[in-house]
Amino acid sequence: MFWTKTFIPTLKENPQEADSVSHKLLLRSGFVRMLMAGAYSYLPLGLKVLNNIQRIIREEMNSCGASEVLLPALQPLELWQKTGRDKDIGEVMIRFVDRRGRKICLGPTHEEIITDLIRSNVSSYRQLPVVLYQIQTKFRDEIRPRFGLIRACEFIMKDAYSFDRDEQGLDKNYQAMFEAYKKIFSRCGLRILTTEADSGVMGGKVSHEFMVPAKDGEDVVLFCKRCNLAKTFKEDSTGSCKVCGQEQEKLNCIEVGHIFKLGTKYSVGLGANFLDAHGKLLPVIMGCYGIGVSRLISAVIEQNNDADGIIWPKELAPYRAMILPLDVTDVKIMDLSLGLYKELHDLGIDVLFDDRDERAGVKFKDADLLGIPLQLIIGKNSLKDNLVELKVRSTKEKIISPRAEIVQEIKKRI
RNA sequence: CGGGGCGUGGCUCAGUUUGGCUAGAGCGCUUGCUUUGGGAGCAAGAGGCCACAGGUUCAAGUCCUGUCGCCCCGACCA
Repeated sequence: MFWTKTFIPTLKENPQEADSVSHKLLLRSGFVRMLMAGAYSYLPLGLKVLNNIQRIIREEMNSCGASEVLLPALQPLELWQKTGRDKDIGEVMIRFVDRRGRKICLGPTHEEIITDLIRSNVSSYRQLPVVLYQIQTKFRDEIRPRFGLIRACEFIMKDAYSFDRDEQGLDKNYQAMFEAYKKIFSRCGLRILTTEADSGVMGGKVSHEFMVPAKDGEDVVLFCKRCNLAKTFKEDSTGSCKVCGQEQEKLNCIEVGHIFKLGTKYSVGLGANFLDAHGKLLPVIMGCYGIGVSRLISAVIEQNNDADGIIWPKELAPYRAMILPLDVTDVKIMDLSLGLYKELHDLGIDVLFDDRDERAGVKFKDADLLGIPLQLIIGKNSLKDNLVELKVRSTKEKIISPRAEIVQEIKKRI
């Protein structure tokens, strides 16, 4: 892709509205723009990152046996009244009345909707277990949206739901999800802590949170280095580890995932029952598994940046490499740059080509800001010796090599 | 929702305390010349209902009242 053909409005200064590091960098690098508090537009680069995260999630969900669905954001309030959660959730749920006078809400989450789907389509133990997931936009009228994508009123979540015959089945699915989550976060370049947590308004007994330690995180986790144990901090939390008695570290974290063993709360409330092998009518045993997809973008940046900008992990980067011809009026430079672009393109490597008529300094600054892993720098200095430069964004390492060998150097690092 | 801060060209801000003449700067944008490996220099331009509404006054970006928006601190959460 050519820079001048796409839309990358970078900023030199931090916008006034930005608070956290990730929010500032997302805005400065032209990945997102705010429409209003809690609602963001994804620009071309931001959307590419979002799609990369979704691709990873889909791969890991599919390989742990879940099937993708897409449920409506538009929902009848009556389903929420059946479980009583319309009161628990309260004003966080956006409600309105349609032209027929029907009470509608925008889904803040989907337990009721998916349970209702299972209720009307599953009636035998032979149809269980089933695990479904979706990647979808949720709406929550947050009391205080903040930190850009971290707490938005409209955001993208991956939510999965498991339906089992018995507790053993639930345990198995829960464990499989737990492992899949670890893979997803690791592929996203995140170091995470997992904590046993409160299930809050979701209900159920067991739940785990996936926490990303980050300076601007809203949650606090107590972490024991010796036991490698983390738990969510609460007012009445004690400052020392229950297992070894050691003093615990207090870490600010961003919650990026939360999984719950729901049990039968929703299946009982909505009548999602099945007949077991003995002809006995039983409620389906449920689990639910969430990942804050859009929030992950911010969490990844919080953990992967330096003074110059973002440092994208390979799998998330909007482009794997970038080509910086330092003088677009120089025929030799442009011929070489375009030749490399075509060669990489033909190898299936997604490359951003900075074809702007800008000075070298501007291109360097913007390239570092965007955080694309590899920068291929084509300028007079090295070209006179028939050499090109490859800069690795994360380490600032520079590989200077002959034109004939540079593609090999790139392939090694991609 | 309670407490605090802010709102002035696309972006960052000065000017508001103590009302006064054609509303400023830097960045960005347009044109020209010079430059050209880490956000260039000079020159000439374009771009503003000073958040909105009402009020006080001879006169309001500046004072008063109300509204809206954004940010920060608290309760909520992926």
